[in-house]
Amino acid sequence: MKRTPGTSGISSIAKHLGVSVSTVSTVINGRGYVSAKMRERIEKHLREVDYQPNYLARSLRKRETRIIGLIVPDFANSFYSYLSRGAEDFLKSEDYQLIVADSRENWKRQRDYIETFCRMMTDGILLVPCLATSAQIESIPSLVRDRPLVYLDRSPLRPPVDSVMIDNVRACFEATDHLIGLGHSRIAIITEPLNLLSAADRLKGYRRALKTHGIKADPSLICTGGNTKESAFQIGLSLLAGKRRPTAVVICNNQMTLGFLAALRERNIECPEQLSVVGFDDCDWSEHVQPSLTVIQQPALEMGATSARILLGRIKDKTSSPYKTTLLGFHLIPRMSTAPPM
Amino acid sequence: MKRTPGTSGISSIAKHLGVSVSTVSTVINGRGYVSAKMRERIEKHLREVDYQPNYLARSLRKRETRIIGLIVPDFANSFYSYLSRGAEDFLKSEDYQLIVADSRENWKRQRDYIETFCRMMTDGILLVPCLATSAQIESIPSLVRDRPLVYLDRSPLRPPVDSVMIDNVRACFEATDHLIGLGHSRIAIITEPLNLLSAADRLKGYRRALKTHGIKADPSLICTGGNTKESAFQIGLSLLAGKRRPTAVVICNNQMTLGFLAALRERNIECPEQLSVVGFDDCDWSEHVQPSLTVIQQPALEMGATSARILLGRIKDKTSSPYKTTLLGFHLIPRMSTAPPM
DNA sequence: TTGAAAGCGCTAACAT
DNA sequence: ATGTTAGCGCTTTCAA
Repeated sequence: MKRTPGTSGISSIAKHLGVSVSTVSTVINGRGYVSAKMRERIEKHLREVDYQPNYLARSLRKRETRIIGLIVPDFANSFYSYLSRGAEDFLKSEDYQLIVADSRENWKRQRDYIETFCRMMTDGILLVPCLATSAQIESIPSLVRDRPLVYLDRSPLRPPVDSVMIDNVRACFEATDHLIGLGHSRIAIITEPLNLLSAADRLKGYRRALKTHGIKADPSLICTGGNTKESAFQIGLSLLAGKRRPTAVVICNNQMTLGFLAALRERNIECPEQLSVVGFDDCDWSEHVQPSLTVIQQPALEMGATSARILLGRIKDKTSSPYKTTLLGFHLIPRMSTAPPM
Repeated sequence: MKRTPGTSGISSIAKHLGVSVSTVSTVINGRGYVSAKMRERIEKHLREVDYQPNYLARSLRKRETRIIGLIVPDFANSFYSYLSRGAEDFLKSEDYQLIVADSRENWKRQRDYIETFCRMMTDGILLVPCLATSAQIESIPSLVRDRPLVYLDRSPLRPPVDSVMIDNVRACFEATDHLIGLGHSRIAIITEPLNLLSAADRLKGYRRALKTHGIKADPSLICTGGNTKESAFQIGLSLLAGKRRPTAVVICNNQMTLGFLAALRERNIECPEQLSVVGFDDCDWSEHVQPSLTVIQQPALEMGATSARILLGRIKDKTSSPYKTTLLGFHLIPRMSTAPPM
């Protein structure tokens, strides 16, 4: 592929105008010292040819792309859409660009994306870690090399990385407490895999609430699933088949909630008459399902924005201050799916 | 920023091994003619330092990024998540990478993203055009310059661009026909803005179905909204207030359906007993809302994949064959929201 | 089979 | 105030 040198971009503009490339570059970047008439002349021509800088070249030279990569486990889950929206808005205001990828809860995809983002020279990575073995999870920091990294929403246990999430212990405490307050005592919980800090914390909050009210935890009511609709559907089926059925259940993610509702329907159990449900995440359909759902609402936008802010902080200030976990607030939104037991 | 030349990347590896950069490059890219022992030696070292190529540099040199940009109007709408998933899977198999952006139905955001993608040197753009004036829409091709572009899901009227969507005329014909078959004749439609080809086509299908069955279209039953929950909620409220209320309604997008259901609840109208509803798009919540929804299911994955395939075709073969519109199939999924009129 | 060198489009240090 | 130039990390002729 042979082409005459300087046939496009700044240099062709410089040539056309009979000025130097550095002068043109200076004008483009609004840096100092070019005379008013010169600036005017160049800007005019820039406009005429509708010049667009080549970010590849610029980034290569500046060793900075101003691009942040975000990897989430399921983009069809609107919680993650809002997460990303929050991050994007914040980043845009700081003149950074967000690109997103969907690991689909698959370790290999996630690893590939991390690698791709590194090769693309993104300046930092926001990661909602997908389900994985503890060994895999521990290998993540080495995959990103020295690139700034922030975990959000989920995090492995004791991560050597900044992370931001809600206070899951308190959130699940509150969910359980809400049910107890209504008069329930046989309360089940359906959790995500427990090597996720967030899942472990939610279970901890559940236990703490029971304990606080002097209720003994029944191991048969503690169900750890995958984190899919299907998984929760199966769990629901067997949970609802037992002779001593729970009168209430807290479900730790929105997709699982959908699966559990399907199980209720399958078993012909009325909610909330026969069984109360509190879920996690307030989705656009949460108040439209039957019955409308009592949920713990996580601040998705804020979570995205906060994690992005922390990431940019790391990017700008490379001095390694200790990693910290930022906990955000949440709200319990009471709707029709919770009621006193019969 | 002064740094000793060749301190990272291929050249440092070449230096370390005492070979030339071109030899290293040849090995990395698996191109021809390097001796087995040489190749082995280089590969070993590559592995040792866990070499990752700098895509910025490569792309700059090759004038190709192998990145495709996708812009959708609402990522929280799971239809678009699946669209993107379909595109991504196909692209991955062709060794391309997808990056996505959310225009949030905002023309300026969309324009900015198109510009950003161009500056980032994406090799092509997949666009679900956001709502905009016809003048704005017509300006899109000039924004992308000579970059290959494909519209999907939506398209302006008679686009000078490739596009792929379902046969919206037939889809809405079928939705309406389904209702007529159940015995309805006062059937309303809630559409998206009509300067979208897809919206105009759906209305056309509706009219055609009525006509086919000898039913006169009632203008007061044809409601053109924005395309939001709120818009449909308002429309629903007034539609349901009239003295001669429709007995059925077809709603042209999933968010609007959610809004309309809220209006039904507000007015205390039972679905399907007092009014039947058919919506568009089969979302993860479609069968979980009250009542479960009869919908036109669009093949989101296939739409994403097909549009990506067409785009790659344009990228590989620059000869300008005429632009064409690809129509995909769809399915009507009957559920509980449609029933014979009282 | 290997190496030297040009150049992708841009920025910035260093002249002038 | 403007210009010259080196070099970001890579690919690809072309020469050896």
